[in-house]
Amino acid sequence: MEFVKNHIIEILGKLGVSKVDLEIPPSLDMGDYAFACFPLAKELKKAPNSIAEEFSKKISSDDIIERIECKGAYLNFYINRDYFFNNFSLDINKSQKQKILVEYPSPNTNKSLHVGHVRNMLLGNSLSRILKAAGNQVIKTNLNNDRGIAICKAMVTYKLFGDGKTPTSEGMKPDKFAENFYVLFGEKLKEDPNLDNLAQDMLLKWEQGDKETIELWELFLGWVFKGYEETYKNYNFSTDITYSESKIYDKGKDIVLEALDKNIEGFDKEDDGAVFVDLENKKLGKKFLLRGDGTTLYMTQDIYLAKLKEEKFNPDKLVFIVGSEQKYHFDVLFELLHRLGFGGVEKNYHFAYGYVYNKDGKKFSSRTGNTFGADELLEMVTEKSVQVLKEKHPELNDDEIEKRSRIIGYGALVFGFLKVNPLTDINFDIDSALSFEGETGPYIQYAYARIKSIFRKVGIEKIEPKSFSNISDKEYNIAKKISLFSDIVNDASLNFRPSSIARYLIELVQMFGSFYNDHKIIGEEKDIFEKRMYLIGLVAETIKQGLNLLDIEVVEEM
RNA sequence: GCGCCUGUAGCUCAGUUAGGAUAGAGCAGCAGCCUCCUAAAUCCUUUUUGGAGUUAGCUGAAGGUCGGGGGUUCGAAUCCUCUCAGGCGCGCCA
Repeated sequence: MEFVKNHIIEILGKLGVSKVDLEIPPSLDMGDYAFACFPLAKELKKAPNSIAEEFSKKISSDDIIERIECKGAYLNFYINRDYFFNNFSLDINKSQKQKILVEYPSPNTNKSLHVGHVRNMLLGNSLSRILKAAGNQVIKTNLNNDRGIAICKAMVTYKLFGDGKTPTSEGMKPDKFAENFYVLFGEKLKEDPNLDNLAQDMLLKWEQGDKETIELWELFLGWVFKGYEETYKNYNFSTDITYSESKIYDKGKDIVLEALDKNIEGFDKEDDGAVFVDLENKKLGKKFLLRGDGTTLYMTQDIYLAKLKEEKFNPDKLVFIVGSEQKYHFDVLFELLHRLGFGGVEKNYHFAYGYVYNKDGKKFSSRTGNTFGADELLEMVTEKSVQVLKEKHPELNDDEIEKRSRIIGYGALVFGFLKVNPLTDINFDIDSALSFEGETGPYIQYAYARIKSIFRKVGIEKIEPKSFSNISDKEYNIAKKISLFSDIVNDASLNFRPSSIARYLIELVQMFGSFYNDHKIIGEEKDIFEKRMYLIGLVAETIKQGLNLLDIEVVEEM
């Protein structure tokens, strides 16, 4: 409704108001748009209330603005409802045209994916869809942290206690099998502190390219990735390009040395040759990039990776979906990239999300095996919806039950994670994740199914009513809410906020629920019937599109 | 110690980037309604204006020092400042 806004701004402009901030009033009886006269008081040397009153008398209604009222110091504008409906569109404005790289979930490949990765993947999936919906080109990247001391710990334990077992011989999902040896390391370490040294030795051998060690490593990674493949599929995750730390961890030295050579701000070295950057003027301290022996550090490989991406994709924006505990790392990285000429905070964005704690606010620990696995979690929500469905529809066959429960269970899980602000720490409570009541995925899906049920009943697919006169406030409010969808998607894209889509859907469905409760549709006279069918059709379509942006499907019947 | 994040109803959260009209939802609990579209799931009883009872939906009532103090402003949950509480980070680790 951009045009309506401009129209009002024009009207007020004619009265000599140069800066117009229009607001949307808290309730419909205060109109569709409002203008607060407080700021004019000083300039006009009059009380805000009398300014509003004066203005309301000077403005006359037209085709677009049905009437103007003043309430206190506010001027309230009421849109002509026929005009509104005739200029109504569901289409999402696709004016954002950036090329955006989104990096996630970048796991440490010594264990299976757990509840923290779930939050990461769901945020990434949804964000990618939202960015695309707003018109951007999205390229998904993933960085496997596939080397280092953690995976060596798992390998050491396997070598000592594995007895040549394999996932197949044990009948286990391979990433779980690998993870068990990582967990076992922690247990065995208590008995034998020397294991730490063995792990360090193995890391050294790995770096030296020792054949036996590399073979074991490849075997381990094979198991882990095989397991991930299934989890990724279940969580609808895919990537366009995968990077591996093992291939880049020792790269980036040249970039650092060149920067040192060029005397780029802050770059310096110690007596032993170690290179660091002084970021004290940005309150980021002193960061080392090369050790005295010339070997690289973690930050250095990230700089190298940024260069790789720049050369391959030339992106407008890079988004890193990584837990908020790594904020300092990214603050430093982006400042370094800025100094090195790859673009700083204006180009790079750390999409930080909060920690997932257990119900009592304590940390989950994969080291001790005390956590929810991603696979297990999905199984639980699916099982729950199977139970509910079987109870409600004993007549359905197993295939249909399974098909629906996957969608409904997944919807419950995804919506539960996405409805909250990403930065908020979550105390993960399996019971509320399994809940289907209130602000949940199934609640939204249920509204969709009810609408579809009405369409099935009347046997019509689409209706275009002739007029929109005499619709109720509840109906008009819903239509207005739907007209905001495009703006919501664009905001969610610009602010990287999937949660605002989820919140929007909750509000829309609440409005629909209230409408559904006290408006009859079937059996009403043709005129009203058509208008209402049209309206609920739009609601259903908006729900479908909105859920799709969260990577949740709808079902026609529940 | 320094830096960042969080603090809103008993619980979980929205609203803070861009200050506006009585601070909004959900859950739990209370009183009702309703039953994926126009009629009441299901069970019991059956000479019925009977009883029990389910709830992915709805309505209402109730629930608040927006952590606290101070400031800016016509106006502050929102901005500034001080402060309290909780979390995270601060390695020539990754």
